[in-house]
Amino acid sequence: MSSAPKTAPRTRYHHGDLRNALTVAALELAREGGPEALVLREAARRVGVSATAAYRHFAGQRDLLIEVKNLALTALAEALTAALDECDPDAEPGDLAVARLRSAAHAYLNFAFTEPGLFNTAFCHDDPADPGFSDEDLNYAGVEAFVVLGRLLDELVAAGRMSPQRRPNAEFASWATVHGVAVLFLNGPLRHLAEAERAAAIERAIDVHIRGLICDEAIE
Amino acid sequence: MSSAPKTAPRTRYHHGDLRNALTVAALELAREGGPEALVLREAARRVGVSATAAYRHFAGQRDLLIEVKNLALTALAEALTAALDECDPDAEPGDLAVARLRSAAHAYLNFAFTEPGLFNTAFCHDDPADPGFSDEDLNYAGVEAFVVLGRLLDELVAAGRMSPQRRPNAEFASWATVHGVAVLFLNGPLRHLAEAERAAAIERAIDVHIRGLICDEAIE
DNA sequence: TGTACATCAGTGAACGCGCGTTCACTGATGTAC
DNA sequence: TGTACATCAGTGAACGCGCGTTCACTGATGTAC
Repeated sequence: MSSAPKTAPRTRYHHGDLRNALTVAALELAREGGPEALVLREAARRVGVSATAAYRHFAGQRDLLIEVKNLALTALAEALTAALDECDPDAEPGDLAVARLRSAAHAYLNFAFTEPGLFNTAFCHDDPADPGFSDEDLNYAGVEAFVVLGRLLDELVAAGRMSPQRRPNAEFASWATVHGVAVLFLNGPLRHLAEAERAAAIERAIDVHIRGLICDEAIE
Repeated sequence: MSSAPKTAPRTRYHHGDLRNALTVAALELAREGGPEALVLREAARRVGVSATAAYRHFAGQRDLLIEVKNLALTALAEALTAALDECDPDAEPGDLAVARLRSAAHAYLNFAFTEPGLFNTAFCHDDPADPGFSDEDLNYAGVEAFVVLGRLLDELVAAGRMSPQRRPNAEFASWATVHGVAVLFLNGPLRHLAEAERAAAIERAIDVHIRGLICDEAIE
């Protein structure tokens, strides 16, 4: 993920570390204005280098976008895992599992609302109808947050709060709920709702969802 | 919503019904390629008219986009209400309410997957940081689907399947779930998932959600 | 019924925009001898 | 240690693109007299 100075800072190149500098500038652009704002020429401008120079390090704009997108996805995953550590580890295992899941949901939404540019970049389209990936992309690799979510649901089962036969595909349900809230309030028709109403809506959505995961009644 | 021939077909204008023709062409563009494909010049081209002519009927491209966006939202709402009529009205009221909610969820997703261009247009950004709407937009008017959803949840309460004190804000939870699934599978990282896996994920998500609405156990 | 005129839907050429990308180049660096 | 040379990071001008929009215009229509 970019040629960061891993061992010692380099000084032998003309710029020193252009690839990295461009990545950082592009990340900043994405943070400020989402994926549409990630303009190769502007990133070069900010670094103080000609636009052409970027082509020594990236195949093109798309390449740069993908790099930043991956960084944004990583940042999201990190925000999630960081939130998990804030739960009281001495709680009853079932309660802990639920608390961690709830905590992750809030972290996901918090990331979306405090870093809308990065969030939108993380989930933006690349490859519009571009074949060549299609097969490799099948495993949602890189979406580390998804893996984290899976583990949380496993914990829920292990702690006896979710019946094992309900475990399959549950991560899709969780992800959809939280992602839907984010998108609806960030870019969608609910984007102008007042802060308080939004908070209430979020709380309710998470509550309904967790209830749905845990509840084992026969319905309908 | 467009100057459609409501009483009699007009023949006295040069084109006859340009505004309508442009709207239809633009709608078709949106259907084919989403909001980015809604290009004013191309709509004019398809109608066989100069691009300038469009400015006799629309303030500009954004105006045309908003018109089409509203049509797409209406189409979505119609798909939802149409699906409701397919539920057996003689079922036990509680079962009926649940069946109608489930049916609406499927209709929402079906619309998203069969008309991705329209779906994305319905929920696309207009007014990027444009003040002037902000206050009027607070009521998610025009999003008729949201109103339909609210009624379905009321039915659930009326039929005794959802406790009244859980009713507030429940529509946000429902909408988020279904919208999240749509976005994740349509544009998001899950867009290349196989048909069967997608169907299973959808089923599971809806199931968890409805369970969460209905279930009245104490949790945590 | 016929003519003069105002109206206004539609024309076509042109503009500016900023992008991504290519081209032939320059000039600093590290290395072989 | 000194020189010749290959390497390759970075330059700056230029291209094509297609868009949204403006401009002064044209030409058909409906209406007043």
